Amino acid sequence: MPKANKSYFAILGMLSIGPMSGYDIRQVMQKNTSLFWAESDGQLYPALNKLTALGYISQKIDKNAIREKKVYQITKQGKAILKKWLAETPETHIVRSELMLKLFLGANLDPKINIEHIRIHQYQTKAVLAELLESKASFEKNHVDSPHFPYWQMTMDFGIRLAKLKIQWSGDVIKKLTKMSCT
Amino acid sequence: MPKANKSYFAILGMLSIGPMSGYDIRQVMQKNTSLFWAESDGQLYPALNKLTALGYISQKIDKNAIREKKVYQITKQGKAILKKWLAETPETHIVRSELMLKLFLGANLDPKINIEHIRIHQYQTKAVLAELLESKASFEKNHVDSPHFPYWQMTMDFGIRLAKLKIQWSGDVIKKLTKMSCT
DNA sequence: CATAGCATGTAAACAGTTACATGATTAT
DNA sequence: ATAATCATGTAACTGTTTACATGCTATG
Repeated sequence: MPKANKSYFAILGMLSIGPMSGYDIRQVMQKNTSLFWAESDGQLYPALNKLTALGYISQKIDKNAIREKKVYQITKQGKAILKKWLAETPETHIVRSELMLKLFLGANLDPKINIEHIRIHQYQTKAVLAELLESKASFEKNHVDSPHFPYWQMTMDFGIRLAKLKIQWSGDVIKKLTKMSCT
Repeated sequence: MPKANKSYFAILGMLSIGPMSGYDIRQVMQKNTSLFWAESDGQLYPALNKLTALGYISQKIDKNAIREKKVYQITKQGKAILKKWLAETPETHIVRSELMLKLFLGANLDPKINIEHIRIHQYQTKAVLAELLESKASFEKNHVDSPHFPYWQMTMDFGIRLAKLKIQWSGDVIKKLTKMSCT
């Protein structure tokens, strides 16, 4: 396991929540962490095999399930290296936003096209916000007693605040660009 | 030029601002777009040669400069494909935040370590905000007449709002975690 | 009976970083 | 003198996505 590859730790982290199949991990990431972390199939399944070979997770075939599936469980050693990684100062990662880049270069284009880009972004963000608010509500009903509760609330809260910021900023940008294209 | 590789368009975009050397592009990205776009050397220089070979930019050796350097200029064809790309709806890119992932998995750790992570993040973001406010001020003094002005202001404004949000959110998280570690 | 979701994986192509390599100039 | 900055590039490694490949089960 290359120590710099965060994918391994992300997967290990998901399994620290509880035993899961590869498919389950995908689901959890999609539902809960997709706004800040996700893995593609091409990373996930080979990584699970690698982590098993290294003894950081163990595999068990679940035959009780409707469909036969491989359920993975984090081992003592796995938990140990995960904790060690979690305690290290998070590295700031590089962000790439095509929307921002295109707006930065907006002078090359008719303002109307820029407005359209922002409008779509605002629309999509509103959908994200609605989803977040919904899952926050359902989460607060069903998982209040989980040790993960306060932490998941914090990450959700960030997502909600960010979505609101984006929606508002988009509105302001649209206003400004509309004025520009009219004069 | 693989049409899916945004690096080429980002570089072309920088050259749409004006003729620049590879080094200049690096500087502009570092100073102005690093919060949403940057390229590493390993991408930049080969890309410049590729774009030249394709006729999207042209190279000229500047001997007047203190140091001899290669200055690139966007061509008519280059401007054309750039505009076409800019007009396409920006794809939403995948974000990876180690900080958020670690907080999401925070239940594995003593709250104090999580607090420390957030504190560092808050501190770093304050520095980013200070820089942004400074460059905003200097920019509003010197470039008001540039056609890029309103667009650059919008991207800067987003950066400033985001930084403020992060600082505030960090404060709230620290409060919450502090309470947790005391009870 | 068709479509969506469950479930696991591989291979090839592509993207991206890091370390290496070089060497001049300017400021301290 | 020495460090920082200017200036350009390559090679090896690593990381990541996408397309391919398979086939079952539940729902409409």
